[in-house]
Amino acid sequence: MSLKVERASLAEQVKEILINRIIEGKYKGGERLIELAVAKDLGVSQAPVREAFQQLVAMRILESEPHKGTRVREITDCEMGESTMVRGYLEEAAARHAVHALKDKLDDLRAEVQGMLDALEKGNFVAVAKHNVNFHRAIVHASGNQVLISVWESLAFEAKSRLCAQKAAYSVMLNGVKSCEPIIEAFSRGDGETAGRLLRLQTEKCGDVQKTATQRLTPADLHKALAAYKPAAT
Amino acid sequence: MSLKVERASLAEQVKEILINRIIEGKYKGGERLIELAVAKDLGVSQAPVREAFQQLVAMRILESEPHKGTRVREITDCEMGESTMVRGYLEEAAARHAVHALKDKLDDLRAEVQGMLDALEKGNFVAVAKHNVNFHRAIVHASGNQVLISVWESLAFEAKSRLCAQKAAYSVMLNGVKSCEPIIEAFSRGDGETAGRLLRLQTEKCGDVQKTATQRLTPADLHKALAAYKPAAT
DNA sequence: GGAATTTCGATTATCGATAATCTATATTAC
DNA sequence: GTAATATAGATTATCGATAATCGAAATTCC
Repeated sequence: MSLKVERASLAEQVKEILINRIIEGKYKGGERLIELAVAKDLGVSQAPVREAFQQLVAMRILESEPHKGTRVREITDCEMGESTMVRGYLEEAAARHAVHALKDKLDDLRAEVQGMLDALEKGNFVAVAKHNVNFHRAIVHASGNQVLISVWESLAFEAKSRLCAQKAAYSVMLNGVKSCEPIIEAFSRGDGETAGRLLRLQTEKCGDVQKTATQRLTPADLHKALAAYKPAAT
Repeated sequence: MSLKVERASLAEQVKEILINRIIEGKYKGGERLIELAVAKDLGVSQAPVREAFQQLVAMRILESEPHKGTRVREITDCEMGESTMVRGYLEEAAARHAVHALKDKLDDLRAEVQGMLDALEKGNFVAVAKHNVNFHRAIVHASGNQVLISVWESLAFEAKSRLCAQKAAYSVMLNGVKSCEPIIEAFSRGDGETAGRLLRLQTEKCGDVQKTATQRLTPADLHKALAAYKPAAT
């Protein structure tokens, strides 16, 4: 009996593969992607590739003009900032409505923060980004607002944050992790207003740093900072 | 010499047609749409129809499950409320960033408000909805934030508000129009903060009324209210 | 030599047909 | 009679091929 777990359409699979290739840098920003070429490469026909392209265009990961072709979008710092700002407002909205549902999910949030700290210590920035996404996603989903969830997911926070995982300064990451705890604390008090404001401010700060700062901590600095921080965390 | 202005792909044209048919009620909520049937009906092949379907799914106007089919989504009052809430937060964000760009576009906003009043007087609720959309769109686009614009457009406020144009209570409409002027006034003072808050509160009120109120003004009441309101407007 | 035009190769957009999958009905076994 | 299974019809997912369109190189004309 064959297991046959391939429960995703070809288009879906192609989409996943393309996202990974873009994240891994196999397809650089600005590079042209040709439907038939990708199709041949993956051993499928043009149709599912075209379908995957369209979904990635909707996620603003690819861009296309009729009859002119499709290429990998350059996610500029500017756009990353714009996206972050929008995300901030969405999460502020989510927080205000998620208070009740989060009451007995606070430990999940704490677990994600701990996951970030662990990953940060190991220098595994992709993992940090992943836990960070989970932290924010949990809040958004707890809002129960389906439209809000769908819009938030469409920002492709996950993909973009992994794309920029290398770029991100260590300092930003540590500060980002630190700023999660007051948020959890606000939720535990049932104060969605404050939690929301903190979430939005987090994105504003993030945007600023992304724009201005190129000063980065060395791994050694990071380790020192972590050591000083952890006692308070546990 | 043929004019040949058909500068839209078949998929695009199909999409427009489908949206109109849904708005006009030719396709009811919950109704199943079959790719090949629509294709045959419109005299095109399955591919562009499928493409149009996918875009409408992304706009949450259709819903589809793999291998099971695609149907017209029922836009419940609940979802309309959710969507309105998200829109409110987005527009609040937009307002804060649009202040400068709007400085010399205030007359455009005023024109849309006047358009709403005129249309309201004529009882043309679809036109009211259209001007209302334009009012909000102008603010969002003035923000200059491409991500924000794209997300806002994806809410398909236009389509949904036309869908609900019949449903909407006269009172809501009149109140909606009234509440536009303080917003313009705030923009004229350069106070994006207040304009933003007003925009968001507008959506909150709208949501409430949508939920609770079924009491509607009669056309006669509407006319009286308009007469009392207009002097202040001019 | 340079601007306008033509031609050609490459790529997207669309088509018609087939394969894979689902839903509901019919059939069988108990 | 009921539950499990098999069959049939309908619909989606995918394919391979063709038509429409684009961009650049080649050509013509001044």
